[in-house]
Amino acid sequence: MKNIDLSKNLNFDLDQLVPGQSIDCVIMGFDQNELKILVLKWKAEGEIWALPGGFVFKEENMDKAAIRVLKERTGIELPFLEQFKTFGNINRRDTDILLKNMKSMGIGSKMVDWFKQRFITTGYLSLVDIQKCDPKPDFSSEMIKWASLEELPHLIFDHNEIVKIALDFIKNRVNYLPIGITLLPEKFTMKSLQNLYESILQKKLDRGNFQRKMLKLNIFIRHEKQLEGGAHKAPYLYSFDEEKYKKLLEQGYGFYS
Amino acid sequence: MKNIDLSKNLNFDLDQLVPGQSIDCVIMGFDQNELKILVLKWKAEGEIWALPGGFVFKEENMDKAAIRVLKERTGIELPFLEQFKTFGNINRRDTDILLKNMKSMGIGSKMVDWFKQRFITTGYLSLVDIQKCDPKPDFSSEMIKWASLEELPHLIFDHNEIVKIALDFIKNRVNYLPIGITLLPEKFTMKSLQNLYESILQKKLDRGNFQRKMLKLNIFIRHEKQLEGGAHKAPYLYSFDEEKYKKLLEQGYGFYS
DNA sequence: ACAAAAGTGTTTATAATACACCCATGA
DNA sequence: TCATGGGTGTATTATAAACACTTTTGT
Repeated sequence: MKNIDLSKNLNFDLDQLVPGQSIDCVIMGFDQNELKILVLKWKAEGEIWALPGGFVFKEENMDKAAIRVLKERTGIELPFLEQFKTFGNINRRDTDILLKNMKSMGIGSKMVDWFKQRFITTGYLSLVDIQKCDPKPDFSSEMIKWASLEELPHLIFDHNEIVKIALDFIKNRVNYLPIGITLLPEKFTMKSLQNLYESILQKKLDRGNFQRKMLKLNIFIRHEKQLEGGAHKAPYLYSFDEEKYKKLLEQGYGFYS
Repeated sequence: MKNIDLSKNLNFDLDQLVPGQSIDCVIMGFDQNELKILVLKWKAEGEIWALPGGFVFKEENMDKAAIRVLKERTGIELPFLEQFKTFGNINRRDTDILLKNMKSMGIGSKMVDWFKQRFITTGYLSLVDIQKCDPKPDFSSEMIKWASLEELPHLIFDHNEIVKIALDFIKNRVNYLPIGITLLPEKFTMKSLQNLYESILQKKLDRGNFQRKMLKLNIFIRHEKQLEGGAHKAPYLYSFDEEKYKKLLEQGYGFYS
């Protein structure tokens, strides 16, 4: 694969890309007790918001393309993203919006055909610690932001649908697997982990029971108490023990595991 | 979409197809206490086995394409198939095998380029009652058969990997959701349902506990006893109550449901 | 009558749930 | 000192798991 950085401009050779195939990334973060999604505002006349997405090189594995696309469009480097669904409806893209904004987006006329194609897109997701990420808009984006689910703007094409499916996906996962840790800083309180679970599952959980259930999984390391901040009793800080977590996963975890 | 039946020949206009995108179907059935997969043997010189697969028309939703492809290649008509993963590695197809067999497969030279493309394939699956299916090979297949997991032949490209992922997918599902019923005839015994679960989960389950666990879900209708056959006490026949099943799903089902 | 399979029951251990209690801390 | 959040305990109920008992049926 030739090393063309799509983050700087769109003047690359379209022949190097797989036609009709795109990638869209749903990057979830957790901040101030809210689940948030990373969205881009395009450089365009209208107010166009979208998921960070891109294309696949002909000589590039799709999973690798997802990593690269995210890097180019947001500056965020992740070792992998998880594929969750491929969206293949013919009418999933409204190309009129695109065509109207070609000029303001700096898209040349020879690229019009490329964008007018039907695209099948594959959704990838990742959960990240917002504190560790410093997303930066690429050349084609005016702005990048973490949007909470309530304030999530109207997104282009079927991107709102893609977000919805990603949320269902992760809700399902967190329901069965003790995950979601990557959304938190390295050290976290049980309270914050519970808040995370509650915001993913969209329901309240019992404090005491949550704590016991989590701790019984035996995948956490307890540290000394945190000092600052809280006006009340200082909680323990925990971190995640990946070793033990792997073992837990290997031995299975489910009704009939 | 023009009505071209790909099941009769390959002489269709390639321009009508989405380039580089294919569909592969993993159709699971259950027979003689074994989980089986539907595979095709191509008309070719070498012994080439493959999943029933095909392509997507430019003016066709991908989900619809899966239904059509399955119909054309096996004769099986299903209302929908479930997408489980998209496979996008560059080296997932060994085109040498294809090129060697072009002639014996009746593939014209103008199609060589088509088949030489890189393809990204989306895997779809369905669970069916083998008794209700009468799969028929299409023009391009010498044979079609239900292969048990033990006797599953070596499949072309990454199709064995695709089957493996499909099995993991369904194993996961059956572990959390009381499903799998579509693999059985309309009326079935608890024993046969247990056999199904055991062959999906690849482990033995306790007879009494299984029965109680299933019946407590309250999604079955009990009929009168079956008469013939058994040399011993005749078991009840059950059927699946879709209404109640839907309600169960709506109210959620999981640790933190 | 007997063997084998089906249905049901019993016991024990484990887990979920609801809620109460005490402790630590800063205002 | 007191309100509040945090950690832990407890009683109750529900579920899981192992296995024993009884029933039915064809041979």
